Amino acid sequence: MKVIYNDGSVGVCEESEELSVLRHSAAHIMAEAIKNIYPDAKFAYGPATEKGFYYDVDLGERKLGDEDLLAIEKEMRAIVKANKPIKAFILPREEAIKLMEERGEIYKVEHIADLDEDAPISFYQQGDYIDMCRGPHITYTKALKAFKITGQSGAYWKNDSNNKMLTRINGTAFKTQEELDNYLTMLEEAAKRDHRRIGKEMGLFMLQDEAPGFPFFLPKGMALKNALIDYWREIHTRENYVEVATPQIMNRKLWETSGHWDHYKDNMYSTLIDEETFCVKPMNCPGGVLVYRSKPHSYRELPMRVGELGIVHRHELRGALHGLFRVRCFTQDDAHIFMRREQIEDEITKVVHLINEVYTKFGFKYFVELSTRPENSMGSDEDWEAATNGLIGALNKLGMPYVLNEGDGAFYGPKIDFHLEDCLGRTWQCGTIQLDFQMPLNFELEYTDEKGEKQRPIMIHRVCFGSIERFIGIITEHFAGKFPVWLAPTQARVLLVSEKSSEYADKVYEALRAAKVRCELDNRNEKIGYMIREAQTVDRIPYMVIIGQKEMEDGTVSIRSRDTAQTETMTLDEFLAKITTEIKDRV
RNA sequence: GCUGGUGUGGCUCAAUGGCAGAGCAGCUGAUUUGUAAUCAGCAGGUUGUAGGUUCGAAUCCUAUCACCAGCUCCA
Repeated sequence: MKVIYNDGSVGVCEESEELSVLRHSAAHIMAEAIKNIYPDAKFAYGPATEKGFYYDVDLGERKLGDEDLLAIEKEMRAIVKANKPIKAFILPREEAIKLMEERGEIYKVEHIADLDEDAPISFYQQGDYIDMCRGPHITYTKALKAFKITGQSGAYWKNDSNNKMLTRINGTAFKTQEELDNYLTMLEEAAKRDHRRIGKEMGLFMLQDEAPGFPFFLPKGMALKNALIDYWREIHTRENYVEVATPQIMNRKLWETSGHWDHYKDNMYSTLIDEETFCVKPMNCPGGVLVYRSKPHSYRELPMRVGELGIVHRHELRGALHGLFRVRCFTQDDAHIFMRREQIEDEITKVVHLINEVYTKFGFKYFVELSTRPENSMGSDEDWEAATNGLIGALNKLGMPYVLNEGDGAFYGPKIDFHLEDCLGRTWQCGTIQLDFQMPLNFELEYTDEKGEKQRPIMIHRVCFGSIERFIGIITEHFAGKFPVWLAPTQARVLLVSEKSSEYADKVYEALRAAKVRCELDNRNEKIGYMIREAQTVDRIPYMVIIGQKEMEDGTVSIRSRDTAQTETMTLDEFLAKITTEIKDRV
């Protein structure tokens, strides 16, 4: 794609940069359109983003409605159609400031002040519209072929909540109309899969005004949650984890020792008990540490893998709450591993394997990020080196590519984050593996080594699902509510064609119950098509077991599959064997 | 917490200052049904909450709560 650089030269950009150049140019064209309609608009930042582009604009007291956004989009189309050439030029700092001041672009002037003294200040111009910008950009406005304004929101100048709130106008652009259409279709599909909507339809969970951010799990959602937990317990037991449960509420002194009180007290719920402050736990680690510290340990016990499905409470800002994705109470599938320094690599490898197994089970792709020592960190150089090398060593040995976030680790240790990708290509940070030297030090954790000397263990904090509630939200959208049999809240529903075969339907239903299949019986006086429709589209039940005269006479069952809409007739025993095997194997 | 928007029966929505309504779900009855909606009837709402304006408020105003889109935040 042909682009113009800020020195005015024209070249061809890398293919990987085409989309962001296009979107950046779209932001400029949108700015021109806004300026044409609202001449007093002042522009702040207008970058390309992962999903499109936006421009933050100061429109004074003016508020935009949908029709205003449509008008801006229409004006953009006119600018594109006019096929204006895009030019670039560089000005000395003083002249740059003068130009922006003349045009009333106070935010751009402020931006210049933030730039290095000797930084070249470049401008792009199409028609009368001039924007301060590093570029590059497309060379003619007509190169922008497929774009759409997607909405507006508020955003602070420089993302600082102390600053003025500007109007952020969002849009997206693609190289072709087809790609844009696909993207918009994906958004519609995502809206259809919204876990809040599906959760309501399927009766999984609810949120009430009486408890904002604290979800209620309904019987169907609880069945799903328990299926996840059963799976989690099974693989963790296999991997030699033990499980504990630590108290919900513990004395403030504990949180002072752990450092949470200092760092996190605004987000912690607390209460007075016998005139002392107690806090509801926002994390499980201090409890886990007390379990470890409750008795002396030998090196022979290490590594000690201690799991906890810990319910934690965090006071999130109400504006941040969002279905099951952002709640104030959730269950972490936590575990703390206490170990010697030389065991780091081996343990990390095991945890990565485990997390890989879990994500693969759900059909998620994922990528990992490694975050290393930040500036204000604690711990010795040797510890950090051993820990970071342990993480890198494990990732390399696994042949796992990773994104390096230099200096982005926690102050107490480096970490690996897992970002999983759902079937719509959206990514979610779920699993993390964090190494921690701080907590063993704060709580003076020890073990006795083979020479009889006291040593300090290193601790791993790790989660696979992250928050079980959030993970349920993610898989609800990933599967669009059509959970695999082992997870489905209702695995089979017996549908009765007519009362005449009622007894046989009861028998089939009881046989399913006896086989521990989560099942229901629909013996309402309704047409079979009606019952199928409900089982298929509302409750998303994987197997519909249709029972009528024919099945009763032949001693068979007709199984309609949710996913193929095909019907297969078999004996009851055959179906029982099929469904129980699928449940057991979690396919 | 910030900006903007929304709040009407279990659900989805209508009524824009003048009698609160529909569809679905529910209940009752008829129908006994064969693979994505059988028919009829009945019942269900002090319009999120608290104030205010008005002869009259779901509708206008104020406050508050919740939710939605985003921002900020997520140690």
